[in-house]
Amino acid sequence: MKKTGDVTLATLAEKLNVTTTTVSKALRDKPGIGLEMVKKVKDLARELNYQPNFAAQSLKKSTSDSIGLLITSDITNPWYAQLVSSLESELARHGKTMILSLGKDDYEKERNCLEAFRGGRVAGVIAGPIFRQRNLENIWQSLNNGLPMVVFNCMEEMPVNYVAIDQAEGARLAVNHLIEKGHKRIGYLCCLKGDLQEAGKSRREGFEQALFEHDMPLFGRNIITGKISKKGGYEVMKGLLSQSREKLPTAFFCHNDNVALGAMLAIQQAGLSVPEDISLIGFDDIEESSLVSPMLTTVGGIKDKFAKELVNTILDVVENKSETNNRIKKEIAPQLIVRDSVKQIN
Amino acid sequence: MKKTGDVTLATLAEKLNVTTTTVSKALRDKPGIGLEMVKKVKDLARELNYQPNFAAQSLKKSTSDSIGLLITSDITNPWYAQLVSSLESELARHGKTMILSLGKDDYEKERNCLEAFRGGRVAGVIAGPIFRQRNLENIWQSLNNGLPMVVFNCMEEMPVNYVAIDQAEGARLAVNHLIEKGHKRIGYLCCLKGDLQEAGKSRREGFEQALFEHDMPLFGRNIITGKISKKGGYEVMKGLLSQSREKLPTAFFCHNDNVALGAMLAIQQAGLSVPEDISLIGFDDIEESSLVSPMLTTVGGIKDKFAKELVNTILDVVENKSETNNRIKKEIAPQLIVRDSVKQIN
DNA sequence: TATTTTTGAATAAACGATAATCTAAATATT
DNA sequence: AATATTTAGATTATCGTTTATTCAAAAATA
Repeated sequence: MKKTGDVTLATLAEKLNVTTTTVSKALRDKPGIGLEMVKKVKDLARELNYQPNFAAQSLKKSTSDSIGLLITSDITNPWYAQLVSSLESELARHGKTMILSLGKDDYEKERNCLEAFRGGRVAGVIAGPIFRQRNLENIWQSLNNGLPMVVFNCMEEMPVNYVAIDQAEGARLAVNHLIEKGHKRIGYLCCLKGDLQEAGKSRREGFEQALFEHDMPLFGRNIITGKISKKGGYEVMKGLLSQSREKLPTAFFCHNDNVALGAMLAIQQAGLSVPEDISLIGFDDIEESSLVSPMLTTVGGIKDKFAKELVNTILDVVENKSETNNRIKKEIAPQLIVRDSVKQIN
Repeated sequence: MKKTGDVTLATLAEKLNVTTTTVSKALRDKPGIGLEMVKKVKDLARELNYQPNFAAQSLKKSTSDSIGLLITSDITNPWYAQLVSSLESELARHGKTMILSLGKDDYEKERNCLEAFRGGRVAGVIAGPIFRQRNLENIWQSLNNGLPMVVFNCMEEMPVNYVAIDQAEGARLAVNHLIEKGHKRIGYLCCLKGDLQEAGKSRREGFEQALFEHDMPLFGRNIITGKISKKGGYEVMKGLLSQSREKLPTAFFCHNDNVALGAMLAIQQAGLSVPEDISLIGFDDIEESSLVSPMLTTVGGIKDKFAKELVNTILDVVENKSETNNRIKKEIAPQLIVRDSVKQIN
């Protein structure tokens, strides 16, 4: 009833009349085994299709080749799908296996995952964007237990290794672009209502900061509350357009491309045009943004860079735990990708 | 340098002056341990934040609570992202952990994943859509080694457990709809060039079969070759529209929603209208299809059902290996989702 | 009181791989 | 030739759990 097909080191050892030590060493080219012995062992291993038992290996070496990935947000969001894909490639390239857990925006689930990862199943954890306040305790638990960890897009101010997009820089790029194009009334679409502490806070803060740096007025009603998704962007924009259009911003910095794409749809369905009537700028640069018409101006250019940085960081920490006390903090600067969704105003 | 925080059964046992046997049994409510002993053990375990060592457990029990998931296609495709998400939920609901590997349409990678899964790391594997011919040998290896496995959307005719969408039924629904709406020239967009054996073959076959059942003519040039993606749909349709539009089909059954959406974009950019000039019908029912204008008529309604069926199947096989000889074969019937992208012709 | 049954826990043996230690033969050194 | 050093392996112990078996004391029976 075993899964491994019953071929163990012992199987090989017996057939060759040697000990398991010899076989083990031969297979891994450790010194102290004769040349022809090594060949005999390897040949037999191939012949019998030997696969080392993963559990035994990690028990003995008290480490594992798996890295846990906890994505708290919806993986259906193309940005995260892309991230997962890149992370998997990058981990595989380093001979690591990925264990994916999805938080589904449920902090209970998030907590369970974090706990499970502490059973020695993984060598380290990449997680984000975490519910900061509620799961802070668990993060601490994990860290105190010596579980290497790096978070992304969250908890910048906490003492945890982290990699993040430089949200402020991204927002600045977008706002600068809008201002250069002559826009005077700039809105933000959408921020989550209520909980300003959650993920995305810093992107919105970056937006406000950028306006502030330009002495631009910030109207309360220009920060639009809504669900962060294509549907959210669609519905919110639909609502905005049904009201008086007098004081509407001439341009919106959208929380992400999905929101922008939803908004664009709503604008077009209302018989208006992007960018003629309303300019839009997104964030993420998902594939769709360059397929839609007009093509969406956005902030991005990160993709693989982000995944690579995350993987490098976690592997650094895993392999070199001594320096765990020095916290790693990396910010990746995004780029402005100018396309056709922003109009020049005079 | 351990990850588990050094709290093992032995730690608990020592503090309580009992043996690890007692602690182990107490924690898992096995018979033979006194009531107050059980309480003492559990309290201490909680206090010290004991986490059972995963590797030790699975080594001893020679099974694991992980299920391997091999997605060979691009997870950036919303349908697969959705599937992964649903599978993760469903597996978590059964207390299982998901190990995700991505094949990235690279059969070498696919093979490596399949091999890695045989190290006892997982209790079973869900995989699809596999490169049939090239990796057939590996599938066999795995099966022969007793690794429970279920594949999806591929290898219908091979002796492997599998769950699939009833492609033929889906195609039939779509074609029937088109015919009922009066269409006489129906095209297929897009199939992969060359390799008819790969995934998607049966969808296209279903299409041809459905036409056949209706005594509809099948013109070779109506089966359009192209990349199966939004971009692919876009480019192929752009190409079609640049040629003589005389004999162009009045309606296209698209391989999936992404292709349809890309095609729609191309049609609209050419100044034409869906469905007035060309009707489209998709397959998958991804979120975007109901947000786009016109909303896309498509075949779907599967989503969670599919994931549930896959998980049930693999767990059945894992827990009840005795019946491994009886091959499980399930087909899930999709539904037609009528929206606005198909025009009535008289 | 002597004997059997029950209860609660200890002992010991795995699971498969690996690292540290040790042995015997072969080779090298002086 | 006598000793020192390599070489190619075998022994043994261990990682943290689980489980079959054994054992002692307490409770129940005769």
